[in-house]
Amino acid sequence: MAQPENPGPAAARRAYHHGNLHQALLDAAASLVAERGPEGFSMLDAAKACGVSASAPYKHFADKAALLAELAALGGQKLHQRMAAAWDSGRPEPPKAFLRLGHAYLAFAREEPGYYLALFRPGAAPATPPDPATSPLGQALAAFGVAGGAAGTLALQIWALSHGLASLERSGQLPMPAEALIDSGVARLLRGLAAEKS
Amino acid sequence: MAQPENPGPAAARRAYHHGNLHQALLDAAASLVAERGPEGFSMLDAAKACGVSASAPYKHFADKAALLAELAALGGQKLHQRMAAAWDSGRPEPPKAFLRLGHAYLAFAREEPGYYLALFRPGAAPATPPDPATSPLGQALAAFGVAGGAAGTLALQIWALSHGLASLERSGQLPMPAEALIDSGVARLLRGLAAEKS
DNA sequence: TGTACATCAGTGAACGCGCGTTCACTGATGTAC
DNA sequence: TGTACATCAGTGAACGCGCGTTCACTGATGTAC
Repeated sequence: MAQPENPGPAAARRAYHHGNLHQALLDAAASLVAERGPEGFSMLDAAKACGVSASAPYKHFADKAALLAELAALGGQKLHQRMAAAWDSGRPEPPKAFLRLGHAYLAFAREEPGYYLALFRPGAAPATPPDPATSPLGQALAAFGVAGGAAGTLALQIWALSHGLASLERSGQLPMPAEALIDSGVARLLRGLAAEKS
Repeated sequence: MAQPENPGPAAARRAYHHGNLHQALLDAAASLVAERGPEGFSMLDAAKACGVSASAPYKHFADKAALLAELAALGGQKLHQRMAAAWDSGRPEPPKAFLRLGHAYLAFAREEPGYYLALFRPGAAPATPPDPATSPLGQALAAFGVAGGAAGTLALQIWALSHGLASLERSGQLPMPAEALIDSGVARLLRGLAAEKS
């Protein structure tokens, strides 16, 4: 209860200086994008949601495009983190971990729709295409002994399948849980590849 | 060159009455959506593109949402037509026709991006989910002897794969042609399913 | 410990713009006689 | 064939609104002395 570092209730302290408006604006943008789509949110709305004047955001972002770009970049990081955590170096066994990968993708789209939509918004910067070598998916395929050209095409097919399922689920076009479809889809792709080789 | 039915050059005839403004607005909307995204076009732009005043569109569409909704509905029809033509009752042989199905989906997204984007725009009406029995994809799977639950899941997986590939291609994230990926992806899914059964 | 000052995150008024939509209107078209 | 009239697809001026952004400003914070 000493004065330094904590000169009163946070609320009072934030009466003027918000404290972390930069992050608060990103959070607000994410939830507004989730509600109304990437083009359906405005700087004013974001500012209002943070309890701040309309011009305050410009102390933190050059313009609206800069805010959306940072939202997308953050979305890329969050997705990568989820994927890496899901793969978890293939523990306890690669097959189990592989299934978690797909679920992580779906969970990201579901639980952080604002970041997800910002990341894949039409017209967004192409985002750095994930490096197959360091991406969790690339590592997972390596752990399965899939290498060379097949690894590349399979990784893209799994990515497209996940992305397509997340997208169709978002628009309410899936008559069954996406999890089941991604599990069996990935299994079929892997088994199909194995059948090719023999 | 008789007068009736053709009372002069079309240009002169359209000096005042446009003739087919309804369709012209849809075409204009499609190309504007293709350029700037589903939210990036305005009624004014569409009217301008048709050489018509800002208020003219309201003689043909109740409001902007109605125009976009009709664009999406038309997109659904166009996609269905392309798919049906690609399948062509499985001629000359089902495997060849099956590959054409995937290509048709990609071609639609590529050649009619306005309709494609309107159809899958976030927030668009869910669109009537395609009836598996009458959809070209459903017929194709039936021709392959895939029936029951497997047909349902496989159809959704192929759809998601196609949709994901089209989507990733649109955002420039595919390092190789989508056609190759969909061909081998569908083949792997089919072969993987076959391996399940045995 | 106390004071002076630089810094900088906020305010709030104001701007110009483009958009969706309306409204009373007008000119062209097609039909009934 | 010619004329009168109903219909209706267009015009163009106007509206209210919300948005992105700017600007001069002000109040809080933290640091140097």
